[in-house]
Amino acid sequence: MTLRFHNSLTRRLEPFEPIEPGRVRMYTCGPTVYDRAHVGNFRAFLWEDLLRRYLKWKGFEVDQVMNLTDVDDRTIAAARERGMTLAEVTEPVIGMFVEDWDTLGLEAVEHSPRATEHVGGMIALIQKLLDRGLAYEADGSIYFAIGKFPGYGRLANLDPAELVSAQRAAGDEEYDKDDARDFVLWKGGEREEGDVAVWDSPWGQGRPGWHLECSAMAMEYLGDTLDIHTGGVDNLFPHHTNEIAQSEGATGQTFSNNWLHAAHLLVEGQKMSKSLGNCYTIPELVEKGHQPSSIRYLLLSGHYRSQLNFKFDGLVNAAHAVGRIHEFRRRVQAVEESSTWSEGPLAALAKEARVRFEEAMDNDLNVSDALAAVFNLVREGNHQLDRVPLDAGGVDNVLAFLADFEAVFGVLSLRDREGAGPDEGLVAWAIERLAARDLARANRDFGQADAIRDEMAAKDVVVEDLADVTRLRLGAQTVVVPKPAK
RNA sequence: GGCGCCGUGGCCGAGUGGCUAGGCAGGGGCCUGCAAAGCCCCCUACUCCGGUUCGAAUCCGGACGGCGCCUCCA
Repeated sequence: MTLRFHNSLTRRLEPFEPIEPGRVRMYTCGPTVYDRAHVGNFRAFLWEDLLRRYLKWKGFEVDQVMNLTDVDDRTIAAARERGMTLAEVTEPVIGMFVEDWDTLGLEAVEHSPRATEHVGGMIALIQKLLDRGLAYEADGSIYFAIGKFPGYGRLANLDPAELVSAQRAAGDEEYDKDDARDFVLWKGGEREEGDVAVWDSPWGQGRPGWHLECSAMAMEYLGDTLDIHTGGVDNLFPHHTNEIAQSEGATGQTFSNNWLHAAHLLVEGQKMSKSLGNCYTIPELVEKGHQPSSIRYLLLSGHYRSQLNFKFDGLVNAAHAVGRIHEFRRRVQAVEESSTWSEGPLAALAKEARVRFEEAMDNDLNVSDALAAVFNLVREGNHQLDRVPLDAGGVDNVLAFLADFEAVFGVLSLRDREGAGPDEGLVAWAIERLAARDLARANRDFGQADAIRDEMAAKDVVVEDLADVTRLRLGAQTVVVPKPAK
């Protein structure tokens, strides 16, 4: 099967073919850095991370740009309210964004330009549009004349004629546009005292329009035509619609061959909103005791074009699901070192899993089916492992597949990280109690042994008696202790 | 009003004309001193009403219910 994505432009599944073989130019609408990003934002970023990881796994070189919108209405409003400069507002937020990005194990993208550092390119883009007669000046501002751009609204499947009434309903009489539907490229005109965002331009002082920022930065880094442009569904209109108008209007070339959009998140069945207080940030979720690996898994476990209902129960379930795969990998790794080998069916199972995984992901990133492939291998693999000895080739194949899974989903290494940084005191205490329990068990004083185990359980230490070792699980961390000689 | 999406077992969530999704939870069993982990078995669904078809969760029509976008929210 070939790699296929749902292209919002055609509203169909299409085979993916980059312009330059083997190299993908991808643009992602990044965060507006006026406030810390919430889980909903990260649903989109995580899916984009999955997409880039999968493309890389498929052998493509990925060149991804994700902008940081550090100048727009909201960042400016925040700066004004707090009496700060734009940078004083945005810099700390960018810091938090990077922190959360790392917490959830997202890969670094190749370029993450700030809008404020690319105003020159934006002005040049506006000039091109003016030269081509697609933009006009009115009262110090520059507007895009959508009436002169055939096909406006195609991406969002909107009829331009329908847009007028919506505009009037919004009662936007603020600017002196020729046509109410036109959107702003450069916000000029009269400046207020102490304005926080002002640049010089051939049309006087002002600042770039939001839509323009993405067009300019995308083309500056990736050229006139991108392979993939991603974002949330809410961006279909007006943001991406306007990006197309600006970019194609200026270059005469297709702006992006593929447009991929992620659906929004519901939280406990409800739309996220400030008034409901359900716009959770990543640190808030961690604060509530949820592991980053659980958050990452849950947010990735639903198809990107479907609304995902983010529930706290789901987070707990996700922790178990991740743990199941993680434990399986640990088990396979342990087996590799200690068994003698003969032919077994494990290799075939791993190969089957890989084929199904790839077919699923090729199909517009069908993560559910891909995960089913993983879990089937976990179950079948455990079944085989219950009856050692196994074939070494099989183990290698399983580990190779789990490495594939990890390269794409990135959830096992997060789990590893959570298990690091042992609480030495607790570990020492647990080992001491375990020794006491072993002694009680040797004396067949099971009442005492169980009492000690309960005592450990009270501190969230789970005891697992295996064949020749005892495993202590302290949260995400595991300690293996040899059993006393009999 | 315009454009579009969705309704699957206790919960989450794939599938898209006939053939096991998967995870989590629950019940029974194996293993264990007892557990835990793991395995086996069970619980086995497709909003409703028509239609097409040998056969529909899957296609068509309708109803009901939920949701998104329609100028700056991922």
